[in-house]
Amino acid sequence: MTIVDSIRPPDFIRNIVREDVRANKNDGRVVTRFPPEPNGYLHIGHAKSICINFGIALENEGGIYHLRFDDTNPSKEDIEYIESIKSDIRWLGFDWGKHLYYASDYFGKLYQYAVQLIKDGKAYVCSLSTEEIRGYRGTLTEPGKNSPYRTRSLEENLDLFERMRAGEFEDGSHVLRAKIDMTSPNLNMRDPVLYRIRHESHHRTHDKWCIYPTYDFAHCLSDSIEGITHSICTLEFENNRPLYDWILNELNVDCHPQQIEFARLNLSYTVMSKRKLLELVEQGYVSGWDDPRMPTISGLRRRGYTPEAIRNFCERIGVAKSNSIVDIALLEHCIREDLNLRAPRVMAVLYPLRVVIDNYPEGRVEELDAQNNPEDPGMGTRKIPFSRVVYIEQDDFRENPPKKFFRLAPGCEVRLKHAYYIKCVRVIKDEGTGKVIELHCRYDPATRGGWSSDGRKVRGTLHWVSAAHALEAEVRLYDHLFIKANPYDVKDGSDFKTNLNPNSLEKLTSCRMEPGLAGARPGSRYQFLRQGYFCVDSVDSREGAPVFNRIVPLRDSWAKIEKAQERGSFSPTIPRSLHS
RNA sequence: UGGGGCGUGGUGAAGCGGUAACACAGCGGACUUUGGAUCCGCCAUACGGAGGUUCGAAUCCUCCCGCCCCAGCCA
Repeated sequence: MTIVDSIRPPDFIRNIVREDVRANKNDGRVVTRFPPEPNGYLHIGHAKSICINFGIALENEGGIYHLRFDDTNPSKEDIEYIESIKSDIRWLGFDWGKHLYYASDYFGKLYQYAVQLIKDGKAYVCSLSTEEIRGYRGTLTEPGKNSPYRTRSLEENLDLFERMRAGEFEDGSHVLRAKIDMTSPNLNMRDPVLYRIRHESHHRTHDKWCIYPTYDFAHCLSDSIEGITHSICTLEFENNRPLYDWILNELNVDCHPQQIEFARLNLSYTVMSKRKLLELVEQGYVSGWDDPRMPTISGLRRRGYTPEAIRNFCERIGVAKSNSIVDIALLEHCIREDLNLRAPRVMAVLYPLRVVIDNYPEGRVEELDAQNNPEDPGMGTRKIPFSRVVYIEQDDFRENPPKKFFRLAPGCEVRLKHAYYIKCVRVIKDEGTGKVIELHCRYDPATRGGWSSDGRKVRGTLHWVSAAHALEAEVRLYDHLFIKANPYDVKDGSDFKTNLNPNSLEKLTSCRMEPGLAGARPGSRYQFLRQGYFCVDSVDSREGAPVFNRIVPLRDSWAKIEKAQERGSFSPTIPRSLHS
């Protein structure tokens, strides 16, 4: 699958771009950008934005996309984030080539633009305190009042701004403000701050500057400087668009990009704000930004998600302006769909139950052929050892099988995948607990490979592992991070963290698997037959001792049947007469 | 309450005046050496509500209701 491989359904942004190209606006050029602030790790919501921005550029002949770090606030940003963001985007499959930019590279130009605004009488240095500015701003329903500094002379403004830059003033003592309209119903237009003093070292410009432009001033001008044609961002910036346009208009720049807003991604059973994710990391609810339960790109990668699946997901969710919560089942569907075709099948027993095959010769070992992927015969076969004692899944045996239970039970016959039919002849239980600890079975030598020539019907097929040859390994089972589809659905004033799923991680340390898995490379993905897709953890695996992360379980229709049966038996019996 | 947005099935989402795509989920069934996959079928007389315009409205108009965003020298 390539990045631009399918006809995307039209969305309102692509419609705008297509119409612009058709009308030869911007000489038919399409230049987009993804502008992260390096203050955290990228998550799947950012992947949506990347796919939209970069995807649109890729879909248009000659289209270009930029990666620009919006690094205008030194107190929150860090070089570590820059590196993680770059590697995450590369991993997703996008190459920005030479188009890597930083807003901080434009600080000089931005300063000049600010000076021009002052000279044009469109900006002034305001010496009100933060609190005073807030007070003068008014409220949602009341207009603001002009700052007493609004009428400073050009000369004084120029002098003060120059001295702000020179470091003569303390943080917070002055700001540069746009002179717009303190009575505007749009609060963003009530003389917004353009520059603030911050005596802080910047991760790239170091100590060259002690005044930094705000988002509103830097963003539109950075877009303009880079010749961006379509500046695509999320809905919360809609209120900022008039300011975006005001600044570019007043400065009379050649390039005036069009800002277009779309709804950010929300996923059920997780949170998607950098602040909240940071909180989970810092307070130890997860092991880090790359914890496999996190919706971060690095978390999904470690979990075992593929870039293809994530891109496909971003395509399928669509682009619109209504706030919504996408069902995480769609993401899970995307990874299953991808891995179904590509992941080699392998057998692993998560909760082992010992099975002795009484009539199988002691000491004998057979090498059986197993298909690596029935979806793709080209992936070949492998040999797996079979012997007298094997492990099967505890769930695959029931002493008193319910209806439609097609697995092993006393007297029942099942197929061991790729091996033989076996029939359970004896159940051994722990005398104290009554728990089933071992099964004795008999096999049919005539069913080697799992076939019988007499047309016998065997509905159940179990996965298994030869006890004497098994690799013992750790498996980590992940579930949704939160117990509620909407984690913010909490009682009174309590925190979203009260909805954290206490069972989102289950570590199994004595799983038994095919010996061949001892050499599984970190990052490689497998389907554990009948269970799910798993990925070798790239952090905790050791040579010969892989640790497996469950990416996603296989769909389980037996679980549904069983649940339905439980519902049936527990629901109160209502007399028929009451129904009519 | 001022301003800006948004409201289509369980969840996303097409539709742009001509009689509700698609996907996920769900539910049936076929097939099956993964109760996986695959395949078939079902799933909005209905588009937040009420009026109006029109031969005809989810699409146009009016009013109402609900949800989201904005009072950082965050982005």
